[in-house]
Amino acid sequence: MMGPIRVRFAPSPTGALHIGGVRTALYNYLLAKKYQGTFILRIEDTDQVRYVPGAEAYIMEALRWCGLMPDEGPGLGGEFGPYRQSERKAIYARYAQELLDKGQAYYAFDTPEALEQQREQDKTFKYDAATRLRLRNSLALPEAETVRLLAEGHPHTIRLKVTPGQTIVIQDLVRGDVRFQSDELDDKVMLKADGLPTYHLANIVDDHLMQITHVIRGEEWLPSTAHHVLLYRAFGWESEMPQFAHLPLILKPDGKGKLSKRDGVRLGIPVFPIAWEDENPEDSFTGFREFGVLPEALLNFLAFLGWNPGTEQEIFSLDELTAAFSIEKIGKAGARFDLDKAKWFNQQYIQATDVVTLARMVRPMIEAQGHQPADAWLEGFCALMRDRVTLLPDFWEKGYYFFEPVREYDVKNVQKRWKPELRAGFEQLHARLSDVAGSQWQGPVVQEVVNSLMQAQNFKPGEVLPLLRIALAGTMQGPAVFEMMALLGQTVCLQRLETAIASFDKME
RNA sequence: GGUCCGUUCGUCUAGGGGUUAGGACGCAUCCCUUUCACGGAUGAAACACGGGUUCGAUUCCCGUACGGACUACCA
Repeated sequence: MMGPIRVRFAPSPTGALHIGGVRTALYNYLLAKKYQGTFILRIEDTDQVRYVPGAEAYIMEALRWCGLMPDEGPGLGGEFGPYRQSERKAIYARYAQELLDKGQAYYAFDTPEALEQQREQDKTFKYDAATRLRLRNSLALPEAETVRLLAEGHPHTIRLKVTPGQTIVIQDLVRGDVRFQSDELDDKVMLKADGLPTYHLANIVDDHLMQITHVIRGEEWLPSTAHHVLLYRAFGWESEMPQFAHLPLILKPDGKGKLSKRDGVRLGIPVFPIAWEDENPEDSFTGFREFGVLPEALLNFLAFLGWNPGTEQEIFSLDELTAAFSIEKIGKAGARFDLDKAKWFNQQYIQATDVVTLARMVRPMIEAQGHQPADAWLEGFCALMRDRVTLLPDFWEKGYYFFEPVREYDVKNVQKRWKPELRAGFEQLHARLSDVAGSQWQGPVVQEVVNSLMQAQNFKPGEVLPLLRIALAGTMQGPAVFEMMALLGQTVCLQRLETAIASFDKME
């Protein structure tokens, strides 16, 4: 169909990258990988005011964590650099000059304040063919005046001269043909007074120079795409213009509108891939990583927000996503962010992860609690807990009692079940379990001891086992009792039995 | 306000002129399980509305409503 595919993910380093951005990166990545193309990271740092130190590093780290490594980008090399727009200032100046030379742009000397005033007077004010002649620019001013203002170094911008009467048709891969009339378009600023380009100029110049074939970005860019087409036209690049695909937005879980960082704190849910630490705690946010979500699960979840393969398969590895991905299958309507679904994906991924890997992921959390379990033991723990967790921190939260004493008993259940006559039975049980040789302490052995005792004493499993479970874990929930006992070990089980018998009596 | 985009169960979605409108999350019930989960089964749950076009529209067209994005010397 065309040359090798080259796509770019072009965030601006104004803070943490939220999951909408991650999904955009993902779709770009998928298209590139599917066709053995190139995935480029370009940092759009042309706004010096909004620039946030550390944001670029954050973006790299987030992409790395997600497994979406760019092939070209800042610090990664590539033949089309530099990949940071602030380092390409001279390039944009040159192209802005070209626009000027071609009569496609003009100098504008209006101050931001003057324009502000215009907008206040007239809400619908637009800097365009209808208004430009009464404003301060090289089209309205006598030539000598323009020359003078320039020579004296008056601050000025360069604006695109939009000619009315043109029809712009964007053949969007997601939305089909979208038409705009140039009469509706304003004369966008191309080069700001500080000499840096606006998004519009930088974007078009870079996409052209970097030989981008597909622009996959959020729907918020659709309206300005008309300007972008005009720019390609002005430069004479229209025939090699990239194809556009505008993605549906990711919406707030509740209410309306697109998902924002504030929704995260407001609803107590992560909206960033990894945590963002700001000096101001108000502007610090957790991430999916810290929440205990596996990157593969996040990606799988995100991929399905606005796209699906048309089959009933839902669990896809990154490679499978790559194989199945196609732009035609991207939906048009906004997709609401649903944390429950994200959790479900995570649970599926945890269940599918082998215990050795799981143990590696869980270990730091356990060590943070001050415990240093042996590998094999921790793997055993993971095996018992794997089907009972949805997020990584659940391993500790739901299974802490494997590492340290029971914090509290399920009193209600003890009161309901504990009977004086059980006391002797439990003491017997303690004795019998003490008799088991340490080397014999295994699930089936323990089970046999308990069962035979229950038979001899005429206790029903239903009266004994729940209490045994509470004695050992404090709760009615958890892995099979005998497997639990095997992992806990004889000493711990005997100790907990003793303390439990004593406490249960008091709860009666 | 203007321009542009969108609208299938609560949510993510499949489908597409004639279907019992399919799946997934969540929810409910049941089975499995001497717990909890996992797993399995079942159930409730949707084509925004009004006009066309058509033998027949959820599907095509036009309106309406609703929602959204954009409307900066921000991206």
